[in-house]
Amino acid sequence: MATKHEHSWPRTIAHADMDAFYAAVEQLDDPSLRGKPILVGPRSHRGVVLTASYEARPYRVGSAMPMAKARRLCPDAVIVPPRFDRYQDVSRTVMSVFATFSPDVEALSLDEAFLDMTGAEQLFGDPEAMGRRLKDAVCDATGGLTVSVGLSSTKYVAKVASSYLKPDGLTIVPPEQAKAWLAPLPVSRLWGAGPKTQERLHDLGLQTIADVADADPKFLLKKLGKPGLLFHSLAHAKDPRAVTGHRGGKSIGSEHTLDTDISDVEEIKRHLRRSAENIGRRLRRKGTQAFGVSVKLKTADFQLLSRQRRLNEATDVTETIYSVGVELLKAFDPRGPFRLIGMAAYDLVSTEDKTQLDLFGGSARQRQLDAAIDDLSERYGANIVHRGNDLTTPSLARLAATLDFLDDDPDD
DNA sequence: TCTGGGGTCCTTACCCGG
DNA sequence: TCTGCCGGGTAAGGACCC
Repeated sequence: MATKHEHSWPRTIAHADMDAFYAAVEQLDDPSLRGKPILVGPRSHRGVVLTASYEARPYRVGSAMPMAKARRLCPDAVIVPPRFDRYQDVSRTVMSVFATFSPDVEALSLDEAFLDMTGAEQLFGDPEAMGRRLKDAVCDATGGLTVSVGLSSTKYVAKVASSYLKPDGLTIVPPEQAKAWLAPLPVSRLWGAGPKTQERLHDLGLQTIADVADADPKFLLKKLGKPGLLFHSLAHAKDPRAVTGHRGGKSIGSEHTLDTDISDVEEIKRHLRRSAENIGRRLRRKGTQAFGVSVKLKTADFQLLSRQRRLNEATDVTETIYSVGVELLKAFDPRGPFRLIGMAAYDLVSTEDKTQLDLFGGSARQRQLDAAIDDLSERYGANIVHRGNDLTTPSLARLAATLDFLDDDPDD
């Protein structure tokens, strides 16, 4: 539906989505894989397919399918273990291309982003010309990767448009045609309506986006809660959400599905420690600290259990995260066996913000303690991380000296 | 060998203080 | 003093997305 338009749009929003991204990168790097069905996914027996190349898709395999099932359906497929570092590199290249088209780029994941192209007609021409130039630029910069692009006046319509023709598609939906364009699509194309919601919509007699648009919003609110109102707006091609720059991130987690289910508490704790180390390292690298810690367990029959706790002090210290995890584990005394164990840190604040908070709200003693801890982390953080988080002797000596100093503080 | 790992947002329940 | 109501904060879990 590439339509030339006469007048300018209220906003021009592009959604760009790389085609079978991980698989395409593998085929780019290894020419012997080109033209063949490949499945990117872990070799572990419990893994699922991350991405199937387009050659594999006629066999009805796709993302999130258990590897074992995908291999049965497509026995000739080449299994390629994922290389996330490489995908991140390529992603940076792609995002930097996007940045040459718009100052407002909102990355949703490694392989897709919204671009606010409003006002860029003078530079790039009409929406169709913009889309072509964007696709060509990505192809040139990456050495041949294709991207599907949708352009319209709202994020939602742009996103549906980018998936309309894949791979290597370009779909322009002028805003005055957007509602009619959406109308015949099935409710599964509503952003945020997964399998459960689709079933509920079907039970309410709603099959297409037009059905949702025609439904009474009060009825949708009653039946589906807040998402019901959102679906009604989307079905009318209304989506007030703006393209926002990069979002800070609200939590950092680390979880692992085990090769075999376990029940032993000591073994569970070892996995908690592994997650805590991973989370602590990422918090410190990002210069952020967490006010909350959670533990997640998945039982052999796929029940998800979680416990969380808020902390008095934000932390990025692995040992603290781990010990809160162990306390949470003790407190709810879950019954195994478990197939997945993980932890997360949430309520994140940047270390700078935390310092600000303390300056305005903290006591003098607190500020000194924080400064001392920051100093400690800076000087010995790397050692602390890499030695299983046991404090090293010099850091202990320094901590002791700090505490002595604080005890002498007349402010207290 | 049937179900990953990284997240976000929403709902519901509960506690607490006024 | 007791009860009800309200709002905020927190916790647990569900649904969803890529």
